[in-house]
Amino acid sequence: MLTLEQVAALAGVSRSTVSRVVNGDPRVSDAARERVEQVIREHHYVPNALARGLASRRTRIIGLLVARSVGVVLTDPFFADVIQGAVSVGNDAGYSVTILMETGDSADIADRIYQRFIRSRHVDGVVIVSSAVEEPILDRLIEDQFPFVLIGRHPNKVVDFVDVDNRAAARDGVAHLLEHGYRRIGIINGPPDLIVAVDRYTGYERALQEAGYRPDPSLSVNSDFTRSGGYRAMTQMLAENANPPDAMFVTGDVMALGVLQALHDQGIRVPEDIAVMGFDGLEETLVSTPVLSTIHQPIREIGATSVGTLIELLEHPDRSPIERYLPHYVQKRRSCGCGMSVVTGSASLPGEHGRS
Amino acid sequence: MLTLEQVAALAGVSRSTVSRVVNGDPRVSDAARERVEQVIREHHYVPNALARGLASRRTRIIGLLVARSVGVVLTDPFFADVIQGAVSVGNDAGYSVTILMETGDSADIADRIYQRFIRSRHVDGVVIVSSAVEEPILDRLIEDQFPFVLIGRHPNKVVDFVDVDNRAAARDGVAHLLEHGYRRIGIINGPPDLIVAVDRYTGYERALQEAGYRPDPSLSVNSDFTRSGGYRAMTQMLAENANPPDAMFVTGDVMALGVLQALHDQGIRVPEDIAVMGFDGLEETLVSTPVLSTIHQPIREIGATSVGTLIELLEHPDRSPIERYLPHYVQKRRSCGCGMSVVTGSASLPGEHGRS
DNA sequence: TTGTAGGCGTTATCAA
DNA sequence: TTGATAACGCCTACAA
Repeated sequence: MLTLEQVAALAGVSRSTVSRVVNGDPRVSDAARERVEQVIREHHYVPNALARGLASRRTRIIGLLVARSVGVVLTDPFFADVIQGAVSVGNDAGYSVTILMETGDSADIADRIYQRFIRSRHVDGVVIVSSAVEEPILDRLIEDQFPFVLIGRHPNKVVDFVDVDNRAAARDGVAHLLEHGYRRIGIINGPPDLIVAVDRYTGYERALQEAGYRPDPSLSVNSDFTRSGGYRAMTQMLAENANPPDAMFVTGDVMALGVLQALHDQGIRVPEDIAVMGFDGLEETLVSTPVLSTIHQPIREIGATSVGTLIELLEHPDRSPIERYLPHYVQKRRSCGCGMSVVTGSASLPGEHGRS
Repeated sequence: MLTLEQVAALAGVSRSTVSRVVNGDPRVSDAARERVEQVIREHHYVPNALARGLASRRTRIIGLLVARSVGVVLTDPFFADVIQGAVSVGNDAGYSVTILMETGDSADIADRIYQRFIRSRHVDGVVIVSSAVEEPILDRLIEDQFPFVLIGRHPNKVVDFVDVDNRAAARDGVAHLLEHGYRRIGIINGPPDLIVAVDRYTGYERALQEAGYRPDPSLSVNSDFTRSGGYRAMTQMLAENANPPDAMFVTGDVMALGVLQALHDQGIRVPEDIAVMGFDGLEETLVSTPVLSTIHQPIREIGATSVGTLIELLEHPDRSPIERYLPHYVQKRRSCGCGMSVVTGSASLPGEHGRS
């Protein structure tokens, strides 16, 4: 394994010159550059990332931190999309993106990750996905002045974040259900300690209030954003309610698919008996039965933008926090009661079949 | 951000002593150790990973390399399980495990990963998942003497690997279909350049031959291990075959779920009209309709064992290659024609509902 | 345009 | 048991 020093010797120049060539510094003569590049090519020289990082005080690695168990993260298509957007933008800017993973219970996880990757300076900055209102790691990051960007706004800290306006989005979705004439609209939401869950509930509440209704607590359940969680929540709500809802707002598409399944298993027709509105705009909702109406958010772009924002932050450390809101829209399909099965606007139908 | 040097100053000892404390070297007096630990705790000192790596020539990071697009990897439950096993064992041994991700077309990907992570010494070793027969990266790893472990045997290189005996497993599964009396048994397989696909085909062929039959080429299709791929492959086989199969061997459970869907959409009953045998033993097959019979392989253990093997290799660089085969078994459920819907043996049914 | 020299924060090798 | 003192491989002024 060659070192920069050896390359310099072989090319008959100094270390600095090789370093300049490697880093694209223009202050090198064509002749010298050529000789160095020649040697690099011949010997497959690749600079040692650790030495580089130690000297330059940056690793060009960005961490993606999801304070959930590895299993959940890796299977949920939402995270898959976020990650893809993140990796793509990172790579283009010369950064590697790595998922910060640890095993153990979730309280521990954040702690261990903090030690292992952040304080040890393994990554230059982190993108934090789906944080809770009380996220102890945030305070530490701020205290250590460690660069980070949140996916999802924070209610009471001034930090960089990328998000959709979850309150407005939820309000729009529920308003659409109201336009259809539904009046008993239930909600199946994520864990109540997550900011997105709070925001989406607020939007739901607001839409109802604007129409002169008020939420019925017996039609409100918190779940966990998983398919099985949605299934259980819906089943439970039906079992415990003599007076069932005529429409459901489900704050995540994966959960919504579980809800559709639960309704199907109970012999309840969608949308005739109960309408359903999801949230996310995942591709797999196009092949559900019936096709799921949902509030679309640009997930890949969220991942991409968050990394983009972090890179800006890394390269201009003392600029003030940026808040970016990305657009959402209601995808009116079958499950809300709309007649059409074709999507308006952006969503395309790739060669995807066979989902239930 | 404290350095080791500053800790030494605060504790009134030399850098070496601090280093020893940090690394658990016993050759430190209790008094000194105590003082140092005190300072470390008070100031939240964490050693700099880069400096450490540079000096010790190891990062304690293990890379997980899947030569596929990020999207596929992150959504497929097979990889999710492998990764979980890998992270768990790695963490326990003091290693971090990171997924090596790059965007771009797959030929490029391996190349870029090689530069960015391996030659630059960002990781101590790699686990390679699902490699093709022709995997140029293998030759380079061997040439560079870079430590790696394969998940899946290699037909003509002597390397460390962890695998199940895919030929025997496939043979066992198809033999079971034959026991049911099926005679026209088709196969939907993965990409033909993957070693696992070749091996599973061999097993399929062998079972038929042992029973005195020979494979019908019109009942053999290569697909891509995805659900939609399975759906398309099954649909196509039915369309192009006047004489349909009475059973299908599908070499991946995710594909098999697509196959079930395709059969359902065609109004074909499983197992009455066509039986189906999958491969993998994924949890989601427990909630398919009908419950999928499948050849179970211990996926998490495969991930775990591969990292374990790699760590051994890292710590004993010149031991000779180890080949580990993990056990498989046929999970006889409904879709192969077995009457029972309960699994024999290991598979448990966690609180999982609502899958279709 | 090029080279020199110091430093990045550890580990590792010797002496003491 | 402890402490100097080199590495480790690169970057970055600064000087030439």
